[in-house]
Amino acid sequence: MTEPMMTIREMCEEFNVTARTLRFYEAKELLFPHREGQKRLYGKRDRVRLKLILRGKRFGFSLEEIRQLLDLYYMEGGQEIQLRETYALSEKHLASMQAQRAELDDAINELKIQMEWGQTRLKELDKKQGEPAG
Amino acid sequence: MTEPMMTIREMCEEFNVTARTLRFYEAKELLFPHREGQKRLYGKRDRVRLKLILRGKRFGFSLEEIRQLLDLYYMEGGQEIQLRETYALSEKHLASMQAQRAELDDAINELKIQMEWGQTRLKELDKKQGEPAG
DNA sequence: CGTTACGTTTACGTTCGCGTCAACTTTCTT
DNA sequence: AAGAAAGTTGACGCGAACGTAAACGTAACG
Repeated sequence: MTEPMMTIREMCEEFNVTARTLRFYEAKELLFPHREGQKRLYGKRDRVRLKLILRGKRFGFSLEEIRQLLDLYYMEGGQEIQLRETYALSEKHLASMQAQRAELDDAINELKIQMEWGQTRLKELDKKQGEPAG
Repeated sequence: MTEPMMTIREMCEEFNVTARTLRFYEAKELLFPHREGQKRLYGKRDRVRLKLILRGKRFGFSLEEIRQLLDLYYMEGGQEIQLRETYALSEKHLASMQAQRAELDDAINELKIQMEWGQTRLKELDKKQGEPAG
């Protein structure tokens, strides 16, 4: 059972990115598609990696940071030293995400408060709108 | 009681940004410091705005997106229409942040699982290390 | 056999978010 | 009066993350 491969276009549609982006990630060593002649063929490994790349981006990590972390998710025959380094890196990563989560919660709460304020003001405006001018 | 004003340097130290950054934000119309002759003087309004700008950045919003949202937090004599628009915008913003939070939770959990895996493997390596060679 | 679709490499262009001079004024200090 | 310190406005530079155009390969379709 050979694993299901995807062309570059199929990848673009599935993940909603451009071909340029995929080639760019490859140049930056975040993806390693197989080749059939010249053409790129993406397997499961690259789909998993791309998913993680896009997620990482949404959380504000740079491609270089992401590249280093990808190893943790796809360590096959990792050496001990590399394993330890990657583990340490991912601890920092985890701490960063947890901090981000806490801040995000704060921001969400503040925004909600502001929005209630705005809503109150809008209701007042509606009232005045209902009254006769004067 | 005149409000306490800060020079550009004081702002830089308090918020850990460079003067270039503050002038840049002003050029992009995110900050509006008063002037004493040529010199910029930052009041409470700008300190609040800067705090929000920096927070927004940490969550991956562009300066332009942040600029639009700042109005919600500092609507003084806002018109009704502008108020409604800003409110609508902030609803989207809120939804975006909540989605981000959900994703972040997922990512954190996945990372934890991966790290447990890594830890298990490290323990195995430690065991082998303790045994005699062979 | 042409052309249409899909892929490739190479290379220059662009936007964002500032960094980094340069040249100058204003103000404080000695 | 003569720096030094802190401020100002240009203007060019830079790395990240792609966009875009040129020129080409190849494979199938009608």
